[in-house]
Amino acid sequence: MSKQDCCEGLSEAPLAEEQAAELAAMFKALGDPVRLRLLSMIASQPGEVCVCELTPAFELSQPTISHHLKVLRQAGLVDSERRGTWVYYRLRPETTDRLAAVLAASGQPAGVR
Amino acid sequence: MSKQDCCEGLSEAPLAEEQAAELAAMFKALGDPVRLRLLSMIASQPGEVCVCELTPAFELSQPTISHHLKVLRQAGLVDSERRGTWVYYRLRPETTDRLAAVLAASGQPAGVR
DNA sequence: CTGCTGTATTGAAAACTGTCTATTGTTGGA
DNA sequence: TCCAACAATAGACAGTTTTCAATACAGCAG
Repeated sequence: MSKQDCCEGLSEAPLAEEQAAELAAMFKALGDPVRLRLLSMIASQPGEVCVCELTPAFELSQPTISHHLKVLRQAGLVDSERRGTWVYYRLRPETTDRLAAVLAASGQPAGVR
Repeated sequence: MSKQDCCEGLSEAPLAEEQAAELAAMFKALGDPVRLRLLSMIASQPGEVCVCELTPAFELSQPTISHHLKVLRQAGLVDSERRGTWVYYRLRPETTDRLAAVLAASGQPAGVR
């Protein structure tokens, strides 16, 4: 059990520098409207979503979408798999759940949990 | 009741462009290690935290900390109040809660809620 | 009023980001 | 084998972000 998985929640204690850097990298990936929409499109699908379905949903070039998907992948928010010609993306709920947990706890005064 | 307060959860439906922009701005504010640590320091305090307590916790100049606090404030994540010489920051749990809700729902396949 | 302390703003430099075009890599079919 | 379609990478450029030093603003104590 790593330290990161333990003491979640903004209100428990000030984040250590290392944890803050790790979490900030994930939040940063969410900090772009295009990426957030991509993620929501992926998350709102039961299973996976084909890139070929994501790209035409934006008025952006194919490489730009590919770039944003890479950022989401590197942040651990999604996974991708190639099947034949197409590449499919799926959500990694562990990651979004962890971020949600960090934020959800932050409203509680310490000790209420 | 505004539309934003309603349909939260990444998995319910693809985010509208407008909502995505609004949420992304908040996540973006969290997407910096310094700001995340500042927020956690503020959130982990029962009430408010004096800037004079935050600034010396970092090896950064006073204007830099002031700038980051401004970003957090403009994102709606914290509030500030001046009392005498000092300025105090406090968390706005509505905001962190809303972001947590967006992320928390994203793991569930649509219809499970 | 004057000076001191704490906080915010301004302006500038370096680093990073989002986007594009052009190209490359991958896969399946003719 | 060659071609067409889908996706990723490379390189370039404009715009943004992070940081600092310098300065301004606000409140309190003499």
